[in-house]
Amino acid sequence: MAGRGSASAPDAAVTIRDVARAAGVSAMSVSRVVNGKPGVGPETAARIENAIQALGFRPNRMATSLRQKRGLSLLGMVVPDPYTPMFTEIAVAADAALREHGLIVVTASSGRDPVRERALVGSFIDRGLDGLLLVSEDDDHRYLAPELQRGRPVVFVGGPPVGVEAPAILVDNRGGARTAVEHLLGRGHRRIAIIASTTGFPAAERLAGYRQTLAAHGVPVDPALVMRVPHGRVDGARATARLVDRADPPTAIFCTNYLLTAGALPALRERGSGCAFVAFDDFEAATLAEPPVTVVTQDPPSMGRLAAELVVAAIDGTGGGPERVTVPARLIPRGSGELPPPA
Amino acid sequence: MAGRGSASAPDAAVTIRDVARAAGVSAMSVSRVVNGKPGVGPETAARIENAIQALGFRPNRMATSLRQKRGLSLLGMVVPDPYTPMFTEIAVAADAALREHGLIVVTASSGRDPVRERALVGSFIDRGLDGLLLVSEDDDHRYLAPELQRGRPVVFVGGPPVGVEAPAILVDNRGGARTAVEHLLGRGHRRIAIIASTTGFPAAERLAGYRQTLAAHGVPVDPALVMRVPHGRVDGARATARLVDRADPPTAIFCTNYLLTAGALPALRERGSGCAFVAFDDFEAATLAEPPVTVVTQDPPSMGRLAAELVVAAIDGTGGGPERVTVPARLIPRGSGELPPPA
DNA sequence: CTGTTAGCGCTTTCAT
DNA sequence: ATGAAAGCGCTAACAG
Repeated sequence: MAGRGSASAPDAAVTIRDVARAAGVSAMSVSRVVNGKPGVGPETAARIENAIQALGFRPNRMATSLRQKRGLSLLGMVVPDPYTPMFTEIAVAADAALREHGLIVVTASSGRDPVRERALVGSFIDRGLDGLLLVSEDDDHRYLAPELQRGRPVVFVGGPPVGVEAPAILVDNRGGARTAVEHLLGRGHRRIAIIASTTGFPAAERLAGYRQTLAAHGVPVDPALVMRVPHGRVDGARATARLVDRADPPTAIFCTNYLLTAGALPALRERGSGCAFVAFDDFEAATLAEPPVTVVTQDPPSMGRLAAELVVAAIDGTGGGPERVTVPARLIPRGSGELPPPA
Repeated sequence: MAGRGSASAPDAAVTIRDVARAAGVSAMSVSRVVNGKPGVGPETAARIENAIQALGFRPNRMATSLRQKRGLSLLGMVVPDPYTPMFTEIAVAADAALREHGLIVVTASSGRDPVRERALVGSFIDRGLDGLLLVSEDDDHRYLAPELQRGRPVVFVGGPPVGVEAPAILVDNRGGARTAVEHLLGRGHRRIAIIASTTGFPAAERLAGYRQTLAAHGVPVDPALVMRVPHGRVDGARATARLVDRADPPTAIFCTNYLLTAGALPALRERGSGCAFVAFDDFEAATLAEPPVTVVTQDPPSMGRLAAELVVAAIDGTGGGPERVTVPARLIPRGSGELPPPA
């Protein structure tokens, strides 16, 4: 036993010196053994290994990182919310790719609060994480300029760096929106509503794509069908209700992100609306709904993989400057987007 | 400008000494200002603040933690997979609660691989995280004994510590299973199938609850209706297909976790089966499916909150020993669980 | 109010 | 093959 009183008088952790003493050697020899470096005789090495086992020694990585001026082999990922499946899939793919480089991916959510996002990013940097995967909807990243200049590995994913230069994996938001809208136009829809969030670059781009596409096809945009709302489920539900309950409701809805969609679908269903529906971003439940939901989607796994490559390049210093990759978005017809307008 | 060549010759970070020099004071005065400690004259303090701003000084938290023998104010959460909504909700609640204590929650997935889980836990400890929230389905946690004994704050969530004593937030798995099965029995079902994963304590408990309840009601368990499969979507789909395609299919299915359910529902739908269905664990898409899915669920937000309280207690040393809390599970009828057996 | 010294746990460097 | 000294960036514990 170790504690002396009743409660846990947390005994100090075992250090490299404790091991050294137990093995009758210097700390350096222990260090060499722990790191598999040469310069220790087999006899001594064995004694040291034993001591390590016996004492349950675990090297303090903070001390190592401090001395070596390296990161903790942790890679931080900051996402706007923990619910959107696309973020999760990106994280999973990045995690798989980065594991091979000995990096552990840890995730945290900003809640779409720029203040919190910056605090998180700062915290990760101060705490010695090796790099950052940043899914940001903020519209000003200049606070990162000093860090970026110092070579801090930060890769933007899904949303572009604003006011600074940094590597980024982006999505063809306009193209995706065009695909969605043209799909609906092709089915004969003319009154096509859009539900977009008020914040974030992707939302703005998707809205722009919607407008452009309608214009290109000579279809006037009815302002009443353009819903800009906060980025939440309830907002999606409310917007949908307002659209469907109109005297002249739309015959189709283009919903531009997951959380809004998650609110919109139940609202649609409650009202028994036969409105066509296309969502931006794929999600598992899309196949569960009735009818299954047609989506426009990027390829999150490749995004995660690409992002991983870029951070690793940045960490190794192999990065040939801020690279920017844009991945395409494609449409997956499942039923809801193929509903015809009422005759 | 800072770099001298073309590529990023990452200039060293600004240290407390750089600030001290710039302000013409000692490092200690800077430290005091940074930490809001008294003992620095207003004049000096102002000069120091200026220098901090000018140089963009950010304290190295690893150095601080090393010196103070404290954690990095990071709390690690390890979950079996990043898809199960319950884990996400627990994390969100814990995050909210822990933020007030200045702790940042970071999450990583073990993928239900005990080796990886242990590696993650070890990595988090070695890297100076303050504590751990561990959602584990492993069946042996003795490797944590030394850490626990040293007072390392580890709280188990959803699955119990095996072979060691540690605080835990658990779920009444048997009770939940009983509730589900009795609900189906009450609707006249006698051929009730169960789909459970082969791994993890919760799965075993839910299965046991199923068996007990049927026995208590004098309903024999048909072994053909007990599907034990790996913990994955495809496994849920396959198990469902096998059940439904039988000559004597069950009239109801009790599916014991989210991933299995996510596979089961599409399979059920494809086959146009009118089988009643109750799932353990709630999920957003439950209301989207047709019919909406009846679930038995715990209260993830309270679980997260409780877990947060226990870690904080453990971190502060306020913990009065390994506390164990079991939260109840209740049934939410939505439609799928109220389908009657075919006449 | 301000500064000096020492040292957290580890590793680089330079002896031996 | 092994070890002693020094120091990563920061801060307790003492001076003054």
